Parts: sequence; structure tokens; C-alpha cells
Amino acid sequence: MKSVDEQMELLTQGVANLIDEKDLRKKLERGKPLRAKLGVDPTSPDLHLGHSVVLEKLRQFQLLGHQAVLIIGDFTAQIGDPSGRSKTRPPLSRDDILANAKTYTDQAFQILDKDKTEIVFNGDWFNKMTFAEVIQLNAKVTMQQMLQREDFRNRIDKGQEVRLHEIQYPIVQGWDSVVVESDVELGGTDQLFNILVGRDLQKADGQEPQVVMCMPILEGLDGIQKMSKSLNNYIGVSEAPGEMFGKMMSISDELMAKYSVLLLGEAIDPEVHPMESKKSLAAKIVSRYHSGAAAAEARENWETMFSKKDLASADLPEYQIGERSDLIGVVQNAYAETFDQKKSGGDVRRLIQQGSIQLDGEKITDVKAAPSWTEGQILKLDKKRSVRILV
RNA sequence: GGGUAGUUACCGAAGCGGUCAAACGGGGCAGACUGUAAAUCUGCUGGCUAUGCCUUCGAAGGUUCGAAUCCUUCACUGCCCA
Repeated sequence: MKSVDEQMELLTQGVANLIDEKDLRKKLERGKPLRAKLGVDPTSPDLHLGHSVVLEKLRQFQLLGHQAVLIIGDFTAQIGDPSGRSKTRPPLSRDDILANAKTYTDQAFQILDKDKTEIVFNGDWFNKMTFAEVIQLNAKVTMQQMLQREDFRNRIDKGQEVRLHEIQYPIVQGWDSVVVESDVELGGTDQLFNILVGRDLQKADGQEPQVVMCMPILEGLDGIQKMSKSLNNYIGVSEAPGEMFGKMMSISDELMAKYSVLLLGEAIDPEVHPMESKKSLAAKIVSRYHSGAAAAEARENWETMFSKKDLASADLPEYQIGERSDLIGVVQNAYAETFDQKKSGGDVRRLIQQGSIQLDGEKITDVKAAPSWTEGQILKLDKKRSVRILV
């Protein structure tokens, strides 16, 4: 095992909030493996790079010989959406939750070491609690403490409602820490408050409080809002190499610098041309989730398509002409079947009229066109997407 | 419980009897320019195999030749008072 100083250096790298450094050092000095907790919500199972930031940190703990404890919030998921003004989601069924948890962990093990991960479901203890026990748990915290949380306070100031179950949330999450006896809890910076509650509950229970370690929130591809599936500004960890590479290339230079630090722990070299830096960043990400070979191939194909603009020799998805052979129908189905993009007839008309559609390099702007399709033609749908036609 | 203001498309917000598929802004999409960057400029942005047809302005009814606009009831939300 590495020395405490070495561990401290690695573990604190890239961390946004650490409470506190002394506690962490003290725990490490004992030389016993730490229990590093991460709680996840099995509501939306698809992992993206935003989640990976904290998972990578957890992986680091594993590499240093510590124990990862992954808590699947099956109990919390059944209650519904905790922090939010968002509309109440339909409560998930038991089966959905288990299926989600499976997808989640399968993807998480692309990053984490499965053999060194303890997986627990918090329903195991919460489903057994009696109401009296719930009340006792609530007695451990004060209203004032809960109201310190910024989003509760804001909502109260603005006269918006705060439901009582919402203020239970931090308590529930905090109790998890007591049950699993965590030494460190990881999370995004938005989890700071909840993780702190865990500390309080542990102290109240005579345990040594956990160290709080919050990772920065990764912005999505737009560079403004946090990466999330619903905003469609994400890169999923199980996306195809070409897809990943392309998405990475579309980010802004500013965002590239952040990604590089958060995802790779490396700063961008200002001497290198930004595009070159971006390609190398994209390739590194692809090789992390696929392989070095896949990354090299993705890069080469990308260069063929976009730098050399040589669509003919690029590796393009194929589209089989179906029942509809008119231009609108073909474009619409090609989007749907090859790129999973739903476009309405109006959207497609617009694309055609605005000169987005090209067949073998020729723009087609006539909405009513019905080209005679032949095998191997290249249909360009927009700047980023093209397909090879099969008849 | 009382009073009051509101509920319009992805979001914010105009519209207050016909010229409304609904101004404007944001967001989104596409094109031009580029490095699939940023910035900028231009166009589009309910659905439909489409010079027309269909479904929208919280919900349901009603008045009218005609309703997002007027009336009634209901639901929800904010604010003030208790």
C-alpha cells in the first residue's frame, strides 16, 4: 500500500469539497482499508460521463486498497423524486428498480472493480423500520438543521411549498452512512448537505463521522447545464466509439479544458493546437470505455469524414430503403432507424428546404423529389450525419 | 376560511370577439463561415405523402355566423388577511 502522503495526494486530486483533510489523514494513518460509500438512485439507469467523475474517484479508492460500498437506493426510489420542483415521476415498480439497478451496476463496473465492490440495497433496512423507529430517527435532527439547506430555504423564501417527505431525504441518506459504517462518502457538490447529515447521524450514534468528498459537477455538451440525459447533453459510457468521439469533438474549447481536468486529471497544453488537444482527449475517453484500437479507428474515421470530407471512403452506417422511397420518407426513416432521432415530417421538410440534404454530394432542395436510389449512394442528412444507401 | 391575481406552444411572455397555429425573447434545429470550437450572420421551429386538411391557448359546458379572447362551473398555483 502507498504511503499516507501519496494517498492523500491522489485522493484529494480534483475534489471540490473535502471535509476535512485532517480527518481523512487520520483515517488513512490507521492503515486499515476505508469504507468508501456512494449512494445511487436507480431511477434512470444510463450512466454518462457526468456520473463517471465520482465513480472514477471511487475507483481510485479501490486501487489504493480500500473498500467501495455502493448503495442502491431502492427504498428512496420508491418514494419518488426527492429534491425537486420536477413533476412527480410515476413511482417505479420493484421490478423496474431491480432492472435499473442491474443496468446501472453493469455499466458502473466498466469503471469500478467488481470484486472490490460491496453492493447493498437500502430497502434492506428501511423497509423493516417501524413507524416508532422512524420517529426516533427524526428526533436525531432538528428542523433548523434541515432548513439550512439552500434549496429548502430558497423555496420557503419564495413562498413555494416544501413537502415533509423532502426534508426526510437527507435523513434517510444519512442513516445509510450509519448502517454501512462509512468512512468516506462520495458525491457531487450538490450532495454536500446530505452527506453532512450523515456525519451528524454517525456522531449521534457514537461512530466516527465520515469524511465528505464532493466532486465537481460535470457540465453537459452545451457547456452550460449539468450533464443529464433529459437535457440530451450527455455522453453515455456505453455509447459506440464513433458516437463518443464525435460528441467529444463538438464541445467548445473552454469545456474541453474542464473535461480534461475532471475526466483525465490532466490540464490542456496551451502550446498544442486546440483541435489536436481535443482529438487526443476524445481518443483517451474512447479508449477508456472501449479500447485503444477502437479509439484509433474512431479517430481515423472521424478525420476521413470531417477533415478530408471524404464520405465515400468513410465508415458510414447503412440504411436500407424501406417502403417509402420518396425523399421525405427516406430521410425521416434514416434518422429514426440509424440515429434514433425522431423527426416530424415538418422537420424533414425544413431540412430539405434549407439545404441540409445531399445525395452523393448534390444538394436536394425539392421537397417532392423522389430520387432513383441505387446501392452505395451516400445520403448526407446534416453536417454530422450521413448514411450509405442499400436498395 | 376570506380577499385577490393568475393558468397561452419546450421555457418566459404578448394577445382581451374575426386579419390567430397565435407577436416577441430564450432554447432547439438547419445553412453560411470555421477547427463538427467559439463568436457572427441567415432561415426555420403544432401535426399531416400538405396551394389544403386536422388538433391546440388549465378542464368541461354555454353565448355567437365566428371564441385564446365573453358567460358558468370545476381544478390547480401565487400573493395578502385569518
